[in-house]
Amino acid sequence: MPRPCWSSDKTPHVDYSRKHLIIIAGPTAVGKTAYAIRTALEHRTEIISCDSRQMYREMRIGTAVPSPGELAAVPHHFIGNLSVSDYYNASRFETDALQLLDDLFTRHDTVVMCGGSGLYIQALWHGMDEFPEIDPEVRRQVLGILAQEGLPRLRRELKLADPAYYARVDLRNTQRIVRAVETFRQTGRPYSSFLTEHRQIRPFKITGLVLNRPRAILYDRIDRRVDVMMADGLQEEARQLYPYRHLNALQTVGYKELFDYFDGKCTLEQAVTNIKCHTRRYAKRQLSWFARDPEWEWIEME
RNA sequence: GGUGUCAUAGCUCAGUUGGUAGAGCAAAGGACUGAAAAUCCUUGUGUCCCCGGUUCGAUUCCUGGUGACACCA
Repeated sequence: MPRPCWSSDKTPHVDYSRKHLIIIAGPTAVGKTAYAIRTALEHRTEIISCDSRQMYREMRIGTAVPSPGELAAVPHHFIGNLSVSDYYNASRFETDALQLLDDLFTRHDTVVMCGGSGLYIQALWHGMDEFPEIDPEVRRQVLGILAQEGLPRLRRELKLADPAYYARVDLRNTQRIVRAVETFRQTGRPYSSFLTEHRQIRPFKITGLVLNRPRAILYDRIDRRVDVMMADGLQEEARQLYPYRHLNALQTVGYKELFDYFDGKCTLEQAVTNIKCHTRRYAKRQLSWFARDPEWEWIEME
């Protein structure tokens, strides 16, 4: 599996010691887009989005993609570059973003990255370990066992296959158990044996900024933004995506709740309330993620 | 206007045969290596509507009030 390598002969003659990536992160609705555009204009540079949902071109309103004016002011990358039916993940983002940076740094000394997907940012900043591709058939088998025999059965298998990971994984987190078991079945190697805990050192300087606001103000901005999304036609956007609701891309706040409404599980008003509530919880999870790592510089806004 | 039912956590409600209470959701905190706007974990929260009465003790029983709902006029 080829991964970008900074010393490869592909790399153009770029002096990376002068290159600087400014990452603008923070919870949803905090005001990252405007801040990033200001920063990019100052440096006459471009913006790489690191938002796992703004990449899907069919999901514009519900993911609060930058406005046409904002997109025109500064070149943006990784916005609307995928379809909801495309498979994508954090590792691919690492590859794609590094490749793009390679190109952008031939024209700019500073590049801005902006978004709230913590795992994607981590992948770019520190790299992800190499894992094998999982054969879809293997995943199907494991999910079949889960459905028929339940999580305890997978836990037992993991305990035998990978006691080290068993000891530290959250045993109630189905996704993690499934992933570890399918990795073992695919390779015959314990999942934990792929984890090096080695942090990649990028050849360019990275500055990470977390934008934050007082909680009450952030929540108020979230509520207001959801109302704006509804006024802008989020319901119609969601209705068009309803046939694709099983896809990973649609496991997204703002769409899931409207699908419940379409299914008759709640009123429209209730769905909107749920979107606001779930967006707040998402923002809180983002804050937990960034707070974990001391390398971030926090910027408190009003 | 009359009769009945109800009033308990921010919300929806359970419960206490009389010994001052608990679920879900919200909220707060946390975890996170190819699903990450995903997935998962932890933790509170109280004039039990108000004034009296009975009682060693009332959120619980009783009188009255207030409010909501339903039915009858």
